[in-house]
Amino acid sequence: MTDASLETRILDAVERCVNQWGFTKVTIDDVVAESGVSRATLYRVFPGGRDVVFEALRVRRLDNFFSVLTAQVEGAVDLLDVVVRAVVAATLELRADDQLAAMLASEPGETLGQLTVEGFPRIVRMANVTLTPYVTRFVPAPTAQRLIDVLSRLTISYFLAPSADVDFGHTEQARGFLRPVVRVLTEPSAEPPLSPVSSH
Amino acid sequence: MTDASLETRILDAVERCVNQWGFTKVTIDDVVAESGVSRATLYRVFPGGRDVVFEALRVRRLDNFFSVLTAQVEGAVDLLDVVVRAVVAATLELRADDQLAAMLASEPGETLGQLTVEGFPRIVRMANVTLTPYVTRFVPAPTAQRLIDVLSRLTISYFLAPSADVDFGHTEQARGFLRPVVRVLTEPSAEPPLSPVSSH
DNA sequence: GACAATGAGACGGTTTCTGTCTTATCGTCT
DNA sequence: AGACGATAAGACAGAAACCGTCTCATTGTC
Repeated sequence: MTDASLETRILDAVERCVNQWGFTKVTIDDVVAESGVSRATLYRVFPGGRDVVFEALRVRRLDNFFSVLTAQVEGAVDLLDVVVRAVVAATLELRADDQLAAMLASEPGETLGQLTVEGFPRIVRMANVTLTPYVTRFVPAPTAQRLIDVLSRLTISYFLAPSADVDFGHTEQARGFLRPVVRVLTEPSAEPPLSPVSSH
Repeated sequence: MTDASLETRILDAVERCVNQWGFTKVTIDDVVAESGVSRATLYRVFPGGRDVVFEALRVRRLDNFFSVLTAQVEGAVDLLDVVVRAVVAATLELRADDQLAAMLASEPGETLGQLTVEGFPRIVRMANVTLTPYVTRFVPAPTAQRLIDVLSRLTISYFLAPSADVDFGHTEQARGFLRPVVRVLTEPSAEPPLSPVSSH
């Protein structure tokens, strides 16, 4: 499969370019020069050009992000453990990822928008798909989905705007914070969202 | 002097931009946005635009480089001490300066040319002007000039192309290497360059 | 209120970048 | 050897970005 190798070469080159210059400053010609692949080949592998290439890189990085996450969640023994491991691992990975950090820092307009407006739903969706199997070992599917949805939003929010009250990169703190959250969200009496509540 | 403050603001902004994106990727509009100074004001402070701004930054960085150097050389007790201190300090400063490193690494064609073709003579000249007073405390002016000239070239060369034999960032190694060099260059019998020699 | 300094941004000319296309080269298969 | 698919090299036009200049509005100071 020569195409796979080409795709990898190109995306690796894009990654190096982004590391060096930041997202907004990388041109297709930079990638061509860095990858050693010809312009024509690049457009054959990624028809659509610039946007498609960067989109492919985002997808690859997101895949990688969640494969690390699932590896961390593998050995969890109970629901809270799954949740804490996932949240902490995600937080630490986001923090350690200087490339993502650069994406966030370099161009507030463009790149932050990438994460919030476009990337946010995708991350939540992906978290749902990827982590649901691990959560449904302990709670039914609807509860799992609601749990993952809320927690992925919380994780991203606390990464983007860290709080002085709790550090999601710190396992004990995260556990203390998440314990009641998980408890509430898994209570059988939990009302469906967007519906009027009878009690009170 | 509002102009001085403006100049500083702009150059600081350029420095941040260069740190973030590398020399070749910084535009005037980036600097304008980063500095918060208007385009018109920038061109009033630096008539000539882009080239002049970057030139001013280079000058400022060179000034700063040598002010650090002279501070190091202040307390030297003999000629070899002056030389070793200067060479070691210059080498370490060059190595620690990630911005210069980025200039060297980012664009071999453009930036390395900046140092060798254009920057090199300037550094040598500046070294001469700045360090001569400290060297003439121990040897006559013509000898001092020759010494500084040779040693600044050696320093830059060993920085750009490190040798396995000697590390100019290491005081003892530098001293061992430089001792005979200094001795030879300060020998009264040293023949003037480019002239035929009578002996032998 | 006059005036100098600065910000905001429009504008034309130039350069750079993009995406497509053509041609040449290379390796492989028959 | 010759045919063929894949890739490199690069020309090209249209679009976008950038540069440097200019005008005008705003601000702060006397």
